[in-house]
Amino acid sequence: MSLNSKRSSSNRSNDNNKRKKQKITANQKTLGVVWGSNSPKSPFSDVGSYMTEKNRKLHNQFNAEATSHNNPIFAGVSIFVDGFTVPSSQELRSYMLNYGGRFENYFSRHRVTHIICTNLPHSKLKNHLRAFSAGLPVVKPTWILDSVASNRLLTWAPYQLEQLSNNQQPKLSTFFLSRNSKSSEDTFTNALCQVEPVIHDSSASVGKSEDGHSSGVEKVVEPSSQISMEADDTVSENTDAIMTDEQLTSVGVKCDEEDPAGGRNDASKDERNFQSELETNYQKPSTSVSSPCSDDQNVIEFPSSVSTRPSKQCHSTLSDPNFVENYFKSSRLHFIGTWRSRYRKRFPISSTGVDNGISNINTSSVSGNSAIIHVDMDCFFVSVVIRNHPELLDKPVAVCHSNNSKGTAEVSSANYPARSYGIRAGMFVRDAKALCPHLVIFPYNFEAYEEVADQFYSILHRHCNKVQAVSCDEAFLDVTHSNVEDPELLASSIRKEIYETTGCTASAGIAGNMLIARIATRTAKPNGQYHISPERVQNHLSQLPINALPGVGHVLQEKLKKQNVQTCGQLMMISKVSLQNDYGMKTGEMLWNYSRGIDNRLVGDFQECKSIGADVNWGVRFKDMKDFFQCENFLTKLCKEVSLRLRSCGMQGRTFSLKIKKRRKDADEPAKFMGCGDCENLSHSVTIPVGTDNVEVLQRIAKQLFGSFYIDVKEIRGIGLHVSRLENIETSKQEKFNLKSWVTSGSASMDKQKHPMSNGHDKQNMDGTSVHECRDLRGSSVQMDNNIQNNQSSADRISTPPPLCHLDVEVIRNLPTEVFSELNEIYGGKLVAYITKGKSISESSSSLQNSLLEKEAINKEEELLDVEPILQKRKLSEIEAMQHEAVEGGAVSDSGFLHTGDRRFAPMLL
DNA sequence: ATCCTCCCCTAC
DNA sequence: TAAGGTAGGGGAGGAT
Repeated sequence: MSLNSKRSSSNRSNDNNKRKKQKITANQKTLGVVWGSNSPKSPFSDVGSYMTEKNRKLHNQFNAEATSHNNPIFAGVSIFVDGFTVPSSQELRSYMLNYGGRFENYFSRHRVTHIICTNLPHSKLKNHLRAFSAGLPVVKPTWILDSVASNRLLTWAPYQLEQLSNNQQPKLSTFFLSRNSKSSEDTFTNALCQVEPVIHDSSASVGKSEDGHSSGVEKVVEPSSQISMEADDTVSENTDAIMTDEQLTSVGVKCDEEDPAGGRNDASKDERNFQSELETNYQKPSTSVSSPCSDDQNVIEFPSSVSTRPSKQCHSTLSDPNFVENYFKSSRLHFIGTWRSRYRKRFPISSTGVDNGISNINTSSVSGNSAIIHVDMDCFFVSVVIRNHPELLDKPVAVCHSNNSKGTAEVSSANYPARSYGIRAGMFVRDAKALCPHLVIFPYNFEAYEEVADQFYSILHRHCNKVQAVSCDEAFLDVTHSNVEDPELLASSIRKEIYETTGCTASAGIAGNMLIARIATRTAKPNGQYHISPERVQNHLSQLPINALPGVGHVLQEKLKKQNVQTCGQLMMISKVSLQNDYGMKTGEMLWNYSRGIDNRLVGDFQECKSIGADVNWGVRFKDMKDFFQCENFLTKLCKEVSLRLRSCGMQGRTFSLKIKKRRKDADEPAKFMGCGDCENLSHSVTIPVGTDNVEVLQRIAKQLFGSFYIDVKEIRGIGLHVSRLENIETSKQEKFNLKSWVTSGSASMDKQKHPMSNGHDKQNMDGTSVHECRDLRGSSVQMDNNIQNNQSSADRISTPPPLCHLDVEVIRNLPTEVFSELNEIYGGKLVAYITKGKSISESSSSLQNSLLEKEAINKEEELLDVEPILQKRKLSEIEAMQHEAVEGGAVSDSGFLHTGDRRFAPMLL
């Protein structure tokens, strides 16, 4: 997995080679080069689908134990028990056994329908669990007990874990909703009642969401059929697409001759079934029977049955109105990114101690007796998809979207035999094929990766209670204070179990800190382990190339190279002061420390989520102004995506940043099909006083930000929306939901906004566009922050609300009754009269803000001038002034298109 | 000195 | 054809 980024950035640098030559050279060296073409040799005697076998075994065991159910209350229910529960997980398992349900030993969203969990003591945990559950209901064990007592399946909604359920308090986002739209609470409540959660992690939505979500209470699925379907999925994935007759035979022989490694005897009793299933699957009609090792013959037809595969027809913003959704379903980098984040959230803190960080500082870190194990799966994507193809173990294999020998699809993962040909992750498939014409290409199988990753973490947690996830296939374990006598033995045991369970190999590094453990894994790969004792650290580091250090990428490597520094030994010769002068305080210190093997990071250090966003930088094309509304649609969909992601984490954000990739002037067509090519990266942001996850608010903000770019849509090659200053939903509800504080903060800000043009806050962007900073909003938000910190009642601070004319009528109309009454009181009862006559004002000025993005704007000017002419005149003159300023600043796009969007008008105000 | 925005770099 | 995402850290430079 570590190769992906290097290669993908390398490809992108192909587009930018004139500007950033160093990127290309810096990316030439990878781990694969260093370790050459070692083909993975298993320490265990078997290969193949032991994972499938083991799962089958567990399920068979469960079925054997299950009594015949007179009343299968839990038919279709499959639980995973998370952590300590009352009653115990074994008791819950018994209930499942006796009443027709299923019990899963490993968490998999593919199989599990409900997560059972007792109340969580630590407030932070709930968000991690929410993210981890990704839409699956997290329910208290009493749901099971009560269902049994009632002799029927009760709805789980009332049993949902309290900390995870939204409370019904009104929230600010409802202020911004239009009258006819549902509040987010409504949506969530409906979701609860309808069983199928509306909110889900985007990665969870791929293909399996139907299975995972719909097999809840109401849609009962016969347990046995569910399992067999999954087994089919696992075994049949890709096989009919790639296997040849010859290979079919070889697989059959292999399976006959060799049993899976550990537990061989236990497994053998199910083998006949397993074997026949394999054969059944392999005998599916296959249109491709050529040898995978013969050049152009091995055209792989990607299985159309793979559920993760969206329509092939649509691959750009020009042809697909749902491009955003479809894109994320197929993006490997999206999966890598979301998994990384998911697993980090899922296991943020050790199971035995919440404050392990502090205890570590006082003991292991200082005493120098730490024992850290770094575990990393070998060429993860390839390993997973060739588990069922032992005959391909020593053949060059890669995972890629396309097998087109002339194409620009990127190789995502290459096994070691492929690497011996110089094939690297990130390389175009045409280049890879040029290096190795008989390279076997497999398509992605995201579901399988997820399943293996879940198993990987289940194993790690069974062996260690201090696990820090790095990504879906990589983690650190701190075994310092466990009862482990020999970390090397433990590492060996873990790797063995990973192999036996998943059919994939893992490597491990063992050392006294995370840095050295990670470096040790580099030596261990593939399929090995390596221990670096403290006395051997210096020796090991001295010849190590600097880019082996985490944090040293191609740019830093190139800069250091210019100083004749290529190894850690050479780096060590430079003083800390000098490094800090050249590379900044933090980076300099990091280099100084790492070159000496010093690393003070702690396994399990908790990291709060700081930002959430979504980018699309592929397939983005808008031909001309006719596509403007398509661009708007794109932005809308992006906001939906971000809103969903925020909600799935239980977060709301205050700062919104829109990134645009703009084709660089005179840039050639990108080498990569539908790529973004050589671009300028532009970004604008805005901060609002109170956090939101509401999609309509996001859309308004995004459109305003978009307008501030003054960009010709033809030039856009990528768009990203990011939300930061995140606040936990519950925390923010408790601490900040105070209407007066919001109103009065708004007032303070509006005082500054009264003279927007004379504040001197506008500045010039690199691209010449004018940026109007939201000094008003930022000022108020800072004020609010300080207020919260001081535990001071914000209602006591300022007593003057903003003028009525600054409030958005639509927002006011949608306030909950009690909130409206409160606000009306603040305005001395004038609010009622204001909203009854002010509808036209709101719509008109809002339209003006959003300029051409708001289609209905055109016909509203008469209304606008009829009502409150003074106010509107002022606003119009401001906008005219800004337009003038934009023209002066060269902000008119090449097409002569001018936007009038302005971020100073915050969403909650006119 | 501190905070902010914009942007780059990095890892997976 | 093809799916070049995600998130954290940090530096530069400007505002206060």
